[in-house]
Amino acid sequence: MTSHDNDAFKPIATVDLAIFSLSPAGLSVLLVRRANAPFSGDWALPGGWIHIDEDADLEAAARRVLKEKTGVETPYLEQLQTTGGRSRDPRGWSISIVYIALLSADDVADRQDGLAGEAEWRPIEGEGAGLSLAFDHAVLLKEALGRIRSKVEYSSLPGHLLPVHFTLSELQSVYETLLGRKLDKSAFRKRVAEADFLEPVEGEMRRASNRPAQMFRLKDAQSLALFDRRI
Amino acid sequence: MTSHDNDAFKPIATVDLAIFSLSPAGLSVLLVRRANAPFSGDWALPGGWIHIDEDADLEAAARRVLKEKTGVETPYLEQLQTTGGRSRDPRGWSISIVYIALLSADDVADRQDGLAGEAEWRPIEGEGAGLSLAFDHAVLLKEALGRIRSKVEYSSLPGHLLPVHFTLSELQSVYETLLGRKLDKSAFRKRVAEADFLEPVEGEMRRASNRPAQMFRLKDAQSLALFDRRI
DNA sequence: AAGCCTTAGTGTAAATCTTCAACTAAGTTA
DNA sequence: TAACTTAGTTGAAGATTTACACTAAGGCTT
Repeated sequence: MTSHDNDAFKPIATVDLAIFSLSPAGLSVLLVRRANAPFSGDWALPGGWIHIDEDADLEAAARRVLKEKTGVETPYLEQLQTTGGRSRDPRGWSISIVYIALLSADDVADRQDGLAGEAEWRPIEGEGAGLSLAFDHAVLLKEALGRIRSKVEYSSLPGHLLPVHFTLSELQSVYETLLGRKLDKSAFRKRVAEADFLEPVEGEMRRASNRPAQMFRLKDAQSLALFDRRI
Repeated sequence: MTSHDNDAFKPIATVDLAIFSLSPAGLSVLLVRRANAPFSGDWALPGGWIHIDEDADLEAAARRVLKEKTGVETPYLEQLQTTGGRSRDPRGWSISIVYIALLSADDVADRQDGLAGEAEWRPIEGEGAGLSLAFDHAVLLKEALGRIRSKVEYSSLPGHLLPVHFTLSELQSVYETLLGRKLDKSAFRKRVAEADFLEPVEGEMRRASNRPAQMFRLKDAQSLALFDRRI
């Protein structure tokens, strides 16, 4: 770097999280109500400043914020993008490192009574474009939704919205909800087998259906398997 | 954000660029020799602090650094990821927003004589893992290479390593170089037609080959077309 | 000027992949 | 015990992809 670089400043830097879960009606996103200015009282994606005293790195910061807001420690977490500029925060030039986190309905249920009006799971309607949020969080949310909808078509991402153990029918249902269309059962199972991202849970069947269904879990709870061909 | 957030600090923040071009031998990456500590004298990816007085946003910062180092104003630019932590820079907790830029051989040729030992195009050998660079730039470079190698399989990314006008054979050659294998000509042309990311340059044929070849250009120099099925 | 050569561009049959309807299986419910 | 519902599997038909072989268009050599 040239000596000229030394007069560059340090921007405001936060991590922000688009935290999603799935209900039968579709995706919901966790929103929090801002307590402090700017945008006091407005809904926003959860986030926070990086704590240099306790955060070893960005992912640690994201996971700390995630746990604070949801109580969940190690759900699927993916960096979406970093946005930054002089116009997004009245306090000054700011950067936001944005993550996507995926929680299961079980994760959400465990936390529901702790929200008390300062946070809520907001169902996503349509493309998710109608929301008004603090900062540029509505844009970030839209980007996150685009990423999710895209990755549903070619990866195992939907598996991360299910509890640790699930049936193939439950997984297919998640894909169908996110894709917005029905999938053929045998074609779906063929594709899942080909992508090889599940393993059966030995000896565990779910008897909720009329025929007991084999339970499965993701082989890796922190990564995605990619399909050779888009659904 | 809670009041607790207010004692978070502002980290060192830079943009860093993995700038690639292609020669017949394969990819090369632009490295610069650091003039100042830390890592003075070491090779690094080009980068720099964000200039709040002139950079409206992160992409503007990245493009400013890119133009400084290469003279090229609007090549393909894609945000790779943001890395950050307390251990990557001796000066303190730091963040780097990392971009990939793709230049054509023409872009590189225009600038070759300006490098004068403080910068060089370093050919990528093998997986690109053997390099020792300042900071964690070797890791970032490896991530960037992984991204490129992945996107070659399912997108129009290789088109961005060519001059504005090129032939289908030239494009195929780029794919083959990056994939490391030969492709069937008719299958390749069929796939390219299907993906619909090129347009013929009216009336322009390249006579370098024995049969004049139709010239093409990318429909959009700043985005990628994605394939339905991996190559 | 003609023939040869090399590369560009295209056609199509064979091979492969995907879809999806229909079947069998395993339980629960009535 | 039969009926019903869901899980799991099979295989034929249809769709897609591959890749060889062909035609075309020029430049080069004789």
